[in-house]
Amino acid sequence: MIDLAQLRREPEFVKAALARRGIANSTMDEITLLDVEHRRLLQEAERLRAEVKDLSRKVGEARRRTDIVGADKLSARSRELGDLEREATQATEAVATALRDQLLMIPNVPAPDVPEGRDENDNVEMRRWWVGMDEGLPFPEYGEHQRVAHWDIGIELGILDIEAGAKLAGSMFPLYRGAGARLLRSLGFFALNSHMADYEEIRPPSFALTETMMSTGHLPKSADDMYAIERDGLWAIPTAEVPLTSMHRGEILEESKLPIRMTAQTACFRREAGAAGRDTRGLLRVHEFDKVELFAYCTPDQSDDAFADILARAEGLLQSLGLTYRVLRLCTGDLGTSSARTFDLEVFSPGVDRWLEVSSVSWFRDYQARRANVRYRTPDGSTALVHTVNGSALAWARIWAAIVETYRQPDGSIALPSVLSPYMGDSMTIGPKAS
RNA sequence: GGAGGGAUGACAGAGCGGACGAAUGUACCGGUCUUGAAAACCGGCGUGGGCUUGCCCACCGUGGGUUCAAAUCCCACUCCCUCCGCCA
Repeated sequence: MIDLAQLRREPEFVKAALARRGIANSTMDEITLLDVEHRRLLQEAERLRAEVKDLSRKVGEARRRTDIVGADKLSARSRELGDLEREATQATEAVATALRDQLLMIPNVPAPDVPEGRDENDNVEMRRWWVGMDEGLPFPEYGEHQRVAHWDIGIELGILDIEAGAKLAGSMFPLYRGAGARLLRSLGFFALNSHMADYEEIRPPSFALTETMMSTGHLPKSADDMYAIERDGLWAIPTAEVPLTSMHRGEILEESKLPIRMTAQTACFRREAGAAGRDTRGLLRVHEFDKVELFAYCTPDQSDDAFADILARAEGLLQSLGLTYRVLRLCTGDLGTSSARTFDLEVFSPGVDRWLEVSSVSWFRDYQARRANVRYRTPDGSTALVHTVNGSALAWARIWAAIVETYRQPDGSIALPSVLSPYMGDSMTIGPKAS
């Protein structure tokens, strides 16, 4: 949620910044109007309530003096004012609800360095990385044997069974098998182990309450993108960001404990409602995938470092897996609702000949903390909202695809990167020969 | 799923219609004392909101209700604990 106080203080700045994200000035003017009206009604209601309380006190006093007539008189007057107060309070709440509903739909104020743009085509590429780049080698040339899509490799080697997944849960629910399943498990294990020293490992629930979804900004805006379990009032989480951000919801944290850094691998569920038919083959876009998330609650001063650390870790994993990738700075048109700044990492997957998004590192400033009401105690004894930062490291379905395609050998087998050997053991080569 | 007990400030724990935003203890912060520390003593110590910055309002699990007045009475719900049942 944006800062209403800031909107009051510097309306022109906030309006201009949000206009970059397509929020009309008139929408913000409406919010300002509701805010003014709300405070007017609030004052009126509170004035009446103070008077009722005062009269009630006097009724008590009169009773004690056994002044029954006086007490009844005061009671009657208080009852009248009480009715007025009830009306005023109802009116106040109606306006407060309208204001809140509007406010929940307003995205975060973008950071000044977020480039202008309409959609993903306007994202700005910051850099690329590939094996040997530091030694001056050119961008890799991939051989014919690497130009095979992972869904074909999956069938060939019996490690990915898209049809079996579809049979069980419908299309876009992949099923991995044999060495393919083991590879997926190894990737998660590998990543969690590498973060373990600095990030507390969490295994959260896979479902969340509506309130939890509100905190991250996934609701009310993105309800159509998520799976709902209506009977139980639950939503399937689209990312571990959801439970991690709400871990300390409504709490006041010790500043000395910050930054609080956590990591979690979870299944991530996405309906992909608006993406029917787009890039849906194989693992390019699926309804369920495993992902390791990195997350930090921090003070405003710490948030730049927290962001840099998460980005560096995501890149570090890609580098140790030997995968080619690029870093994009998201433009205003592609930025997620809650984010003030996001960098995406895209891995190059030669078989499908595409860049695949495998990580999104975002800085939310206090937007999510305001929704989730997560604060910390400042040195002067007052409270302030924390900042939240998170990023994937990494989303495994697409990494799986990139690995299988990148490391396919001329004989059709796959020679896995050596960092996985602690987890893959004697299965470092996947292929007809090994199986 | 059934039966009973509970939910109050950082924690423990009183209050069970009228001056209660809430006793008391611990913890914490400041001060006195001390060579220093401890102890003792003194003072402070929840969160949010509004505006005329001194006041007002809200919050005692959540939501309703009764009343001139609710932490306190009534109803519903949620969560926790104990016992029984079921279960990976």
